[in-house]
Amino acid sequence: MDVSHIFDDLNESQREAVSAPEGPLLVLAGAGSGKTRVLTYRIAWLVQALSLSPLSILAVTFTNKASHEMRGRIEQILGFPVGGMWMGTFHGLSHRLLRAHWQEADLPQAFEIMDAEDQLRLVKRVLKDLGLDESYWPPKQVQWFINSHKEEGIRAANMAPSQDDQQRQLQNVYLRYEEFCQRLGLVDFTELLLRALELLRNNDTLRNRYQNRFKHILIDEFQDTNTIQYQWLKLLAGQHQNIMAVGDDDQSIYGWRGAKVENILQFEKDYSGTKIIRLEQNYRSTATILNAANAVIRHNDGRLGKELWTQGEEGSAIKLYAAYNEYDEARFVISSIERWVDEGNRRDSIAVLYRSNAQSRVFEEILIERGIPYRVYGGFRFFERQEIKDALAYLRLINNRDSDPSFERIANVPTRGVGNKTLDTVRIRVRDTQTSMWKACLELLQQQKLTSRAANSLGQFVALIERLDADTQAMTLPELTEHVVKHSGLIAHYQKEKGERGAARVENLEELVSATRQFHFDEENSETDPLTEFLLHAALEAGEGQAQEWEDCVQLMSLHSAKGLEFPLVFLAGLEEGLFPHQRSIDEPGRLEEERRLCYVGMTRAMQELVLSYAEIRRLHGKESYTRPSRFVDEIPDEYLAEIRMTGNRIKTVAVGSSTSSVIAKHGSDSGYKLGSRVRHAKFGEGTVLNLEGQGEHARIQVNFQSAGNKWLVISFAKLELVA
DNA sequence: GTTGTGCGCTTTTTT
DNA sequence: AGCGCACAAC
Repeated sequence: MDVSHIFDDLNESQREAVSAPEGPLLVLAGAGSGKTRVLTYRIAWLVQALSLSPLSILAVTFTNKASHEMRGRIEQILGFPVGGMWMGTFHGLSHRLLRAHWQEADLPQAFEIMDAEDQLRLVKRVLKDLGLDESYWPPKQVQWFINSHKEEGIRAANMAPSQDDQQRQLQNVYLRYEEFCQRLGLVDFTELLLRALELLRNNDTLRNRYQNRFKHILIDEFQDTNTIQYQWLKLLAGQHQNIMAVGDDDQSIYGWRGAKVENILQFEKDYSGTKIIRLEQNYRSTATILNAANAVIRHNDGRLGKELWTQGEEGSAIKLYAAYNEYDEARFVISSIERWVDEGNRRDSIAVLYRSNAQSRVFEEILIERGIPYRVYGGFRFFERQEIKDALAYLRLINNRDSDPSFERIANVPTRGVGNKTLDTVRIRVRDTQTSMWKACLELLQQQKLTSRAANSLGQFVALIERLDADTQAMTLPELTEHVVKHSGLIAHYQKEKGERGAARVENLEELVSATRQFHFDEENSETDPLTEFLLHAALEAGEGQAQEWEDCVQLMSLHSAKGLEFPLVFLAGLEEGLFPHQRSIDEPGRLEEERRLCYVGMTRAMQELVLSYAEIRRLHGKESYTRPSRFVDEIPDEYLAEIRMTGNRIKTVAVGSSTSSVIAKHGSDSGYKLGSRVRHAKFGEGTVLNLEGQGEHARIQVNFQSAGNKWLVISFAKLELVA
């Protein structure tokens, strides 16, 4: 087969990677160096040049989004669908293994995936069972203890008994937590990975089967693999060692989740004869953006060493806006967005990035106010919303009475008189007789162990679930969902909630019904029914890809979600000490470096324009506080920066004058022009000064002309007149 | 026993 | 802003 077309769009090192001989391969790929391209073309090359079946390839990515995207691109290159190819996230692939081999993995067939919230509830319950005080044993920290040990592959049973009382108690909680999960068939996110790893490790037949099946293994974002993920990979690549890892140590941003950058170094040691290829040419960003990002990341120690370069244009300076407060910041960002769109650009060429999801709210407010369509990634995702989780809990309980997390969630939602005391009675019974909440509840009712009032309320709940189940037997998934949402009383319950919040929740519930309508059930590739399949989908893909996915809209997301994406215009908001770098990372050098890498990731998302901003006063957690600009801003050399201060008519509602920042007039102070002042040009007419950069005869000025729009002019040639 | 309300306290990033 | 907790009201 002629495969030469595969190489047409690749540079020298990319080609080398794509067509590398079999064996271990490590690709150190800088931001925007064509990493995804190399991975997809490598897969295409394996299929076309080596005539490998797509079924014998395993490709691992970090997000569902990345995996969908890659599958699409491969199909595009190959010209035929590769549905049978194993491609997905570590979690998704592990889940697939466990579903297929639930018996061997010692799980019930209907095992259920818990999200972080369910897990936290369960931790709290275990703490309560053990009589431990939550103020002394913060549930979040206990959760972290459990997860970080699982990420290292350490089970409670394998832990050496500790001398330290506190440590011993934590181990005990961990042990009880595991027992609980095992009894109820509950699997948390990390358990998916660990369980799948143990399955492969302990079961020779299965391990051999999969080792033989997957002739080639490819892994994206290798710098973000944790200990058990890497072990999982090594186990599968065991025989042939045809493993290609692609990563960038400068983009390792998941250390807090147990990711080990060291895996990159370890890879070389584990696989002797590893071929290493570096991709250092950047095709994404302008030279200015790239140089600035390089300057920031250079402040980190212990890098593998890699300097990105580009043949591309210098591009315009990175803009820096010192806002008065977060509203001023949002208004500035959004008026810049409007201008960009007015110039004929698409809205989806724009991303607003921030450190923490809470920051999205203000941007959303202003975007709504200005009628600009937008889409928020991450954060409060659809399937994670309270009302949606309530509805899903009803569906789960109808599907599987023994789902304790669901029972706990909705036994008293909407309120029906099942209070804490009653639930505690059920919980104690569960603990003593080792059953599920549902069964314990039936037994208590049958044996009349409850007060008549409690029995009445609880009986109502039991009857409701049974009735919902009976009534919906013959229904399709959307009909069933609609029926349940209505007759569970959830709609009525949330209608009572005051303000817009309640209305939004009701809307979301209706949205859930339409989500089930859009959910296409793949009958051929599934052993279960549509409801079960939909619930699994909801558990693993927390609601990316809602409705207006294809609409042209502005993209809002956290820096973490932005990894792997690129946009012509990028805003990096909230560059303040304490927010970014985050307060909780400032004191620890290692964590601070991770924040810096996060900044690097953010900056390198930008293709043409990068705009940074910070607020001098920010309302955080309901408190207003004065902030300092982020140290990362200082780490960008001045020559790449242009500071903007808008005053007067462009941004109306802001009292900019009240704050005195030292950075206001760093540039252009010798030119006689001020940001925001009005000027007249012989040809372009009147306009407002937006920006100034450079000194002396090279000094340039950016003016927004009423008729001609935005222009950059060299001051010494432009012959501008100040308008009084 | 259960529900509603007001108070004080913590507050990141994701599968 | 969201959660647990204490206290008053049904």
